[in-house]
Amino acid sequence: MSEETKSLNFLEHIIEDDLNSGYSKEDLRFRFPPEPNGYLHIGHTKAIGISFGLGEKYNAPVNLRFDDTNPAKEEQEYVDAIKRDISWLGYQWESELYSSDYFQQLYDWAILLIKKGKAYVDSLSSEEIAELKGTPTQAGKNSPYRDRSVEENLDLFERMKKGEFEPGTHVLRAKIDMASPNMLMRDPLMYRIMYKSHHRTGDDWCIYPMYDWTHGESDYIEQISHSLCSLEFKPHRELYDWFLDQVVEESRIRPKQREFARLNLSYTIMSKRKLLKLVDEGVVSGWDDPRMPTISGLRRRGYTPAAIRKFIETVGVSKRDNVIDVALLEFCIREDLNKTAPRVMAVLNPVKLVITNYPENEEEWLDAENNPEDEAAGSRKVPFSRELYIEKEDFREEANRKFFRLKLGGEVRLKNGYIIKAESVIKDENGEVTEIHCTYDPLSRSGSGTEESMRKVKGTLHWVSVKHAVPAEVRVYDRLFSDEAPDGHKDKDYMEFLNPESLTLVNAFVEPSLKEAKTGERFQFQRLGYFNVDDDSSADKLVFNKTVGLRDTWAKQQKKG
RNA sequence: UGGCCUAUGGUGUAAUUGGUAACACAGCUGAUUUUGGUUCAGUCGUUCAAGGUUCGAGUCCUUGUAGGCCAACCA
Repeated sequence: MSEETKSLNFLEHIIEDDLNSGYSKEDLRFRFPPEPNGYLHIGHTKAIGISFGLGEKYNAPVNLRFDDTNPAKEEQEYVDAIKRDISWLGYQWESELYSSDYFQQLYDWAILLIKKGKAYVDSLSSEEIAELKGTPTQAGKNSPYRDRSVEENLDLFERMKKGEFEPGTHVLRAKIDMASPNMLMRDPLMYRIMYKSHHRTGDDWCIYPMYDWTHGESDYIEQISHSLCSLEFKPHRELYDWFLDQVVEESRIRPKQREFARLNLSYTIMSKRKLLKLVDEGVVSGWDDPRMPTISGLRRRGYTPAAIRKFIETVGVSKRDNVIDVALLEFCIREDLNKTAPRVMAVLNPVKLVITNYPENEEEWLDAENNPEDEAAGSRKVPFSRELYIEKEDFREEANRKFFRLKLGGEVRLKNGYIIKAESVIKDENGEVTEIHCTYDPLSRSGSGTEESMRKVKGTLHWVSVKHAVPAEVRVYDRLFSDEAPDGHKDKDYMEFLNPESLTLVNAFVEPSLKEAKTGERFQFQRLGYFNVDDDSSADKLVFNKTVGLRDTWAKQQKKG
């Protein structure tokens, strides 16, 4: 194996530079810090892939740290889902940690800051604080409480902790610079009063630390070397460093925050809030609806961890805003499934085909290759008989030479079976074809070795024997939004772009071997696409999800007309 | 009336750090094919603009332009 020397992304350059300037490889340590307030989506996968990927590359530990400083939004359900998803992607964290583990340490440090005159209790209302904060173009003004004595601050802060005050009456703020061009440096809040029971600490605390105060110090406690986050945190870096300055010791690792551009995918949205709305309003069946860009949605849809990881690797890392073409994601799953998914036959939109010269009660079991890409996959038997289902779209009474499928007087091969010739049709009162009558060449059976079996005919159709067909529900998905950038319009809400045809229920017929298919198993329905067995599937009712269609150059040609 | 960040084919990413733009996806053409799949061969197309430094600039400098982020007791 010739290992290609892959070029480094800018984060790897930063790490390499650190390593070259004396940083020890043993000191490398990363973290993934989700807030347990929703499910992970494909965008998070990028962040996961970056930090865990770096961990794998440098053989460095990666902590899973739940950033749980806001009990108003966070729940155990989300913690469990996040762990499940990361594990499913195939990543292993060094330690499962929680910001809430550090509440006491954070509190102690806060007192230290007060004593150093770097923090004070403000007793303004939130509106007044916002008012005095100024705007990006206008400096803020000092709070009248800014110069309280250390003693008074200590006393007030302790009483905040004891629960003597109502929410909103007091907050602890860092004393930095109300005139800073960086709004985040204008005396940011460190603590607020909140009487909410926390999913881990219960009712131990009634003051909770804010993100900025918590995050960097948590990184420091865990001795994270590189704290990687998305671009919108860039302005926070100055504050991150300021907070660190208050507590770092020379001898310990000082974490550095670096920012990368988050992932955007065409035809979808990536905001947890907006995804939650789809769930709450019943637009989708849940966080794991196969149309959702969540990891659990993609999993249920039939995506593999390998495909998702390949996708993340392929999109790369940089600092520019980007929109990845969803076609790349689809390419990645096809590439994986092409090599691994067993081929089977299923007819989604059936029309009956009768082979008039095939004996009435005969049936034969034909050999069918399970995967032409993988010889080890072996073969199976599929039943053939006089009456079959084929796809409606595979037949036309008349068609030009470009139509490789079945037409009256034309020949086609039935996959793994015989060459047939269409002779006539039966129609209903509306003129719809209800039955196609054809004849077959008994000597043309696939693999029989006869001269007739070697004959080349232009088209090959998939089919299912009527008598042996197993009914199944197939859920055919299309993109959830019809617009390339659903939340990229200033004048229109993303909900306006919902695709009414994102889910189509189809009553299909599948070959009998599928009767034993287990939940989660993935198949290629030949000539149609990749499908997997849905969680809703049961012994008496098979349910499949369409993961993704095959590349379809025929459809493209037709569109061009 | 501010601060910060980013500009490379349609999309995304790279370029030995100043040495003559490449890889993937998408598109297109053809070959192979018992999946209009796969595979194979080929093809299209790129450095935001204007100046400057230099033998030489995607890379450095200046000035513009465009886009993004920042005013939650959210993370």
